[in-house]
Amino acid sequence: MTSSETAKTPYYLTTAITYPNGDPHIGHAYEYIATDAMARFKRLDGFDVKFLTGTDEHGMKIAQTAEKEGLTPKELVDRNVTIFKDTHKALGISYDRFIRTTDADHYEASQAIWKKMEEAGDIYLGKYEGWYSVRDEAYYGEDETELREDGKRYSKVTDTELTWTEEESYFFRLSNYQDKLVALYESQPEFGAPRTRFNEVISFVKGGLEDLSVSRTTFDWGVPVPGNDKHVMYVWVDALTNYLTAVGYPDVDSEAFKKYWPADVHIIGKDISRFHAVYWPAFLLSAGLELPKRVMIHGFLNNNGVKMSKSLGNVVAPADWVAQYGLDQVRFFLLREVPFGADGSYSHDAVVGRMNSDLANNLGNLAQRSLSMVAKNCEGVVPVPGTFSEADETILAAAMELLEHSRAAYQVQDFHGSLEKIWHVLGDTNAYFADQAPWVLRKTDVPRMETVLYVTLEVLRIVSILVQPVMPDAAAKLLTVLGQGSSVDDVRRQFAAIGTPLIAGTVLPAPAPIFPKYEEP
RNA sequence: GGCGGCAUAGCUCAGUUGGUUAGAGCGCACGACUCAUAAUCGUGAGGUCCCGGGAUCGAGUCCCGGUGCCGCUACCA
Repeated sequence: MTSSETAKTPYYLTTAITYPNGDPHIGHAYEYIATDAMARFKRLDGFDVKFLTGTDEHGMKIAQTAEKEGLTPKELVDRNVTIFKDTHKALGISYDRFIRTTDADHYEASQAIWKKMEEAGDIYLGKYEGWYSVRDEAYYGEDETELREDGKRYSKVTDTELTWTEEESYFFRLSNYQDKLVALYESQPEFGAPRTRFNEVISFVKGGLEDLSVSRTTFDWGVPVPGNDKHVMYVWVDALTNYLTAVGYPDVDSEAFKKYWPADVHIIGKDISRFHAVYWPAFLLSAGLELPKRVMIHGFLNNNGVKMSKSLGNVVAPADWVAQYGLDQVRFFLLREVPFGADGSYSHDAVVGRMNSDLANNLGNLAQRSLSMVAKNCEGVVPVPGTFSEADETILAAAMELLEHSRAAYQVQDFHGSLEKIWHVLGDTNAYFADQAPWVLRKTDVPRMETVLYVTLEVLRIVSILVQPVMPDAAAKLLTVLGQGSSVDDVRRQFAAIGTPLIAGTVLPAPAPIFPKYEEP
């Protein structure tokens, strides 16, 4: 903190990097949107945020797909990455960097951390052996194979013949890190979340760790191992390192690195919790780097309770949803409907329910009915409130408490909990509005009517500010009709301004409905 | 197989360290109101809290058994 200006507290968060070997689906969108909401929340709360996302472009599958399509791996990923960048754009993802693991600085970072782990004595050259399918170019675990009548072993997965194969491979001494990892988990119970997922990780580690094969020689689409070009790094070694690359590693003295590392939270899916909660901290410990503060594991989305799959044709493309329901509606639905960390389910009816009930009716209509009265009865300016009644004080206090509640909720990525509480207050406000009946006061007690309208607008102002991370566009429109500037950077839209009440006399634009109701075609 | 989790109103779920009539939202029914995007407010419908035992003055909430579903059980994103 300097004397002239308060230094902002850094906040560094990441999504997982996506493997661009197919089209983005709603599950990808879910992670991007959640992380984006987290990033926006922290920015509005005065943090110096760095938000990283990107693509994981190495590995055998990319190489295979490229060959199939007659492209080089680089040509393939160059083509596919645009699809994902378009998705980020369509979803309003406010990332600070979109990293690609084929970026030049990422090769440098990956090789640097490799050398650090090697210097620490944690990398050695050995032999990887197992049942290998030449056709699949992949190894299979014992339980994935079966011995058939012809005396040969086959993959149960792909039905291909397997041969016992030995391959030269570098290994990482993961076995040395079991105790250190368990110590980490015990000293930092918030390191992994939600607890049930974290417990699975812990039990895995406590079950014993074997050394990890961290290089491949069967294909070359990857980051070359320093000093041995026959090997490329195991994709996860380079993939995880992206979190370091983006903050300037290996230049640990750089401003970015000193400011942003260690990361505050990695937001990932439950399929890759082990890589982030076991291998990643082990790599970092080996390289002598600080560990991320938290790995937040979200669940998967099902279509009406049924797993998404191409063959069932129930995979939703994010762009289709945005076109059908609207971006803010999709963002709201995903974060409000599903407790973050649990699996969730989506359906057309569920989205429409949230859209109409929560957004159009409870929030949109509250804004419209109160602002319309102001426009018609208060000459379109924020009215002057009189002395607050107990009912006024109660509802204002409930709204004021939302900031602290949301801060606590976002601290543990409980987006659902934040929104639930906000909508509870909106429910109370609708009840307050009906109970106070300003349309009656208009004829009997105009000053009291003005007070009720003022109080209602105050709640709407606070809610609008708090809902910006989830629904940037709609919240902006609400704040505009509440006379709170026109830009997200306006001081009146920051969380710090929540305690600054509306100024009577502020001219308000003519109100117009902000949340359309979904009408079946 | 081993370890772990979950089974509560039509639907999605809350239910503190066990304690009077088991809660919320949505949906539904009826009523009210008319400022508002036919929105909103109020009321209600009466769920074996999966099944069977057990300890307890008392359990949805603890113990045992059973059934069903799900997750994890190593390097193929």
